[in-house]
Amino acid sequence: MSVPEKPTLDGLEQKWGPQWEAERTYAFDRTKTRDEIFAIDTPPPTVSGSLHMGSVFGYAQTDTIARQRRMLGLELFYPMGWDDNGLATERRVQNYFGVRCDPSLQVDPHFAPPDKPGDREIPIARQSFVDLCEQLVVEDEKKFEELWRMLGLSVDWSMTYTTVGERSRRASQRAFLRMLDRGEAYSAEAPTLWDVDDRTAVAQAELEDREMPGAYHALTFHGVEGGADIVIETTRPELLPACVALVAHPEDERFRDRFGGFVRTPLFGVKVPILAHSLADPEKGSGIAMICTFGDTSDVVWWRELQLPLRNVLGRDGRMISAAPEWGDDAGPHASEQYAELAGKNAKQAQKRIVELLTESGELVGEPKAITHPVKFYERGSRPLEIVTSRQWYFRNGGRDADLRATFLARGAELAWHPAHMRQRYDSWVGGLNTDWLVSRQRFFGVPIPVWYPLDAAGEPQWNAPLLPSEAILPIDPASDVPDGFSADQRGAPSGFIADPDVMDTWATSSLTPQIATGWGDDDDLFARTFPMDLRPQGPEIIRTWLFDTIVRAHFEHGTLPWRDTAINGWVLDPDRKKMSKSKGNVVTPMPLLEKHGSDAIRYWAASGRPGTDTAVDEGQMKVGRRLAIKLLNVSKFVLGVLGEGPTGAISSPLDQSMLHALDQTVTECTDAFAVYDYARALERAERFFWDFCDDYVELVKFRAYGKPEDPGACSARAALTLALSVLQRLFAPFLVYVTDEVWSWWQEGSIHRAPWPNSGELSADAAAGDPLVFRTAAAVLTVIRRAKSDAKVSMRAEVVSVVVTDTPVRLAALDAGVGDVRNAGVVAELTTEAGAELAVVVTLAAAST
RNA sequence: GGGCGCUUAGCUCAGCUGGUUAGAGCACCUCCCUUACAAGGAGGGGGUCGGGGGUUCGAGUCCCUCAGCGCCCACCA
Repeated sequence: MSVPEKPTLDGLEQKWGPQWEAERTYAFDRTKTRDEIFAIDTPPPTVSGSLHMGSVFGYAQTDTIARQRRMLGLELFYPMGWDDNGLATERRVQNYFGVRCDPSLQVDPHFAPPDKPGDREIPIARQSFVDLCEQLVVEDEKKFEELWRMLGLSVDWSMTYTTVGERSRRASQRAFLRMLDRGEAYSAEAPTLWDVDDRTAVAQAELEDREMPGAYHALTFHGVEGGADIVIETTRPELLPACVALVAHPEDERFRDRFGGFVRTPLFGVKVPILAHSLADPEKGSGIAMICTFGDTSDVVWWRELQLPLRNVLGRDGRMISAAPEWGDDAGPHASEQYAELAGKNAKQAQKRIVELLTESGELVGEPKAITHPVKFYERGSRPLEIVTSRQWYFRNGGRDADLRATFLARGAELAWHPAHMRQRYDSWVGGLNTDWLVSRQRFFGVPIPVWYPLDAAGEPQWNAPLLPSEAILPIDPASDVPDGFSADQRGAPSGFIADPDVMDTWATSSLTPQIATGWGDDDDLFARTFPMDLRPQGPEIIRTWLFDTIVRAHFEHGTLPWRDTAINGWVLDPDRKKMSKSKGNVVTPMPLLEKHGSDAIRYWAASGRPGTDTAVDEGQMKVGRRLAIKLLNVSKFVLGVLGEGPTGAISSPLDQSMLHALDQTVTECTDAFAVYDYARALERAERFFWDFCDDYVELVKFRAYGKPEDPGACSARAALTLALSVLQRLFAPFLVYVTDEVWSWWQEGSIHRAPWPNSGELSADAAAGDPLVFRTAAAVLTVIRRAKSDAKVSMRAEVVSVVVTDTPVRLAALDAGVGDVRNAGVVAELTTEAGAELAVVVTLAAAST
């Protein structure tokens, strides 16, 4: 036993962090079998700058569950990953170094990044760019790990993986090849959503709508063969040269007799058909729309379903392409001249010019009407997405297959969601899918698509006959590796080969975190012991990406769910309950708060946020956590230090038994709450008991506990206090990880984080004899005595001449069992009782009572 | 347009399957240096549980409805 004279929270992080590392307290024991293991698929944070309070919030909550499961005797498989591949990192590197990747450049061996980013981005070769990415993520990951260690996450740091690391690349490419083999992956030339700044295709899951200003432009289309003119309204007049048809609802009386006929487009005089499709909304605009290739996703649907020609005008850089489109067999004589006015302009400039042209020609009806309307953006993008036609890789996910969609909905139902209502988000996302998962990105820092294409004698790629590597040589980079049967000098040569230039979307790799972490294909023994995993904790915003995608991959590859349970955390709001975002500038960074309040206090705040519930950054709550930790320090010092190693004995006092009865109930409640991932309830229950224990029980038995070794009452009190303290320290261990190990170390061997979770077994013998009323009535009477002293403005130690308690016989009997302690705690000379209907206490103080 | 969640003291929140006078912390007020704890302790004031209906012996808790806030989804010319 070694209790410090003046216990403190200061320095506990620096003391225990290294200690846990040295003792390998959280190391995973891989000799355990699947049923002895609890495996957590920890979210790999995106390594793109800094962690914020939202990350701290979710990871701290998960850690409480991990620690409680570990104390239950389960072996924790709890690795950390870093999601470092992908566009987020590329952007950070671009900004950090002031460079941009130009894959057409050769590597400059003398290249060194500038100290400070300059005004203009320096174009560098692909490999140089990737090198910078790898360099920067290592630094960022170091900082992330420091923060997580400070927060006290009980992960096994020896198992850390990165999504751009070799294991991930191998798993990702292997899974890709297998999906290709089974027909679950395919490539296709199709219209795709395109980010003109990042110059890459993006997936449905990465879209977000933003309300943007726009304007309806009314355009006159000219009737042919005596037909009347038709006015359509469009927000994108610059796409007029890409118009391939008009469309109205089949039952719209206004256009019914025009279906099958034609009109000519303004300015260009291109003859386009008037068609019917149920997607057309008679209420919208003039009730008839122009179909362009492509202005939005409904254009794509119409284009596909009505089998219209492609008349592409937008380039991948977001500018109108230089060559005029194919006009078809019937266009106005000046169509191409008119188009030349627009060529090379971006969408905004082209719109301005075409409005001028339409105004001159008199084909713009009235003034444009300003509106605001939702526009699709890449979630990290700053300009609206365009739709361009390109060859891309897709994974089937049910977006184009109702049966498969139903299968994935069933998988979602098979998963246990915490809280349960979060499943709604999954269902509405999966139910609303309308395209397969586009996984190829025209980017650089990612896992390469492991594919080459043979070139025919004319040097044309054979897209449908890809050359594939064997699994044994993965991971590969097709840009530098050479397919079997070819030599390096055949790259790009007729009858040779070329590499697929694309990388996979980051989700295409991070959707395999359960497989990557558990060693799928690399470590079959580990995989068998850990997969499928138990728990996926994560944020609500990535249900449609990470969670769903992971289910898709595990379903195809293993025919199973990747985990049994998922716990969805809430959002962190700023102190004013507004959503935190970088653009609002209200992001709270964690390190200063950790340093100010201590890690345990931050963890307490996080664990107070109920599962799935949005929670504000609340320093008040952190102070409460700190106070709780200090209290635990002090009460431990009292029980272990002040009372010292006085002998204990049988717990014979009814009050002691009664307290243990209440504690036993608390243990049950905490255990039950943790079983359903409700760490917050567990904390709340433990805390509620703890304050009663400190404020009332300890005060009640203090005098008795000071008693002599041969006094059975004193021995009982000391035994009950130490037993309760042991249980309480362990109940708080998942939350207040530093202070609990500190107070545990004063009197126990080994880390508290490897100690057994309290269970009824260790309390039941003493608790069963306990009558819950004894502690309750004793505390209630003590409270009245304190109030009398407080009202009389005297010290709590002031003597009380007499106390008369009126209550029901049952409660009086309970009080009687603890009356000695009440008299000691209240400094009461005489305490008498009278039978009555309800509790009433008359207190007579010594001096003030006259 | 469809869906989910939230609305309880000035603030941040608990109140699980309906059951004694609705709880906690912060803030506020009063008192107490009591030998575990003054970055403390003891006590106090403060709420028609968003509005309106209904079920029930009994509703913050269940049902209906309305309103506000937040979020998710949607083929948004």
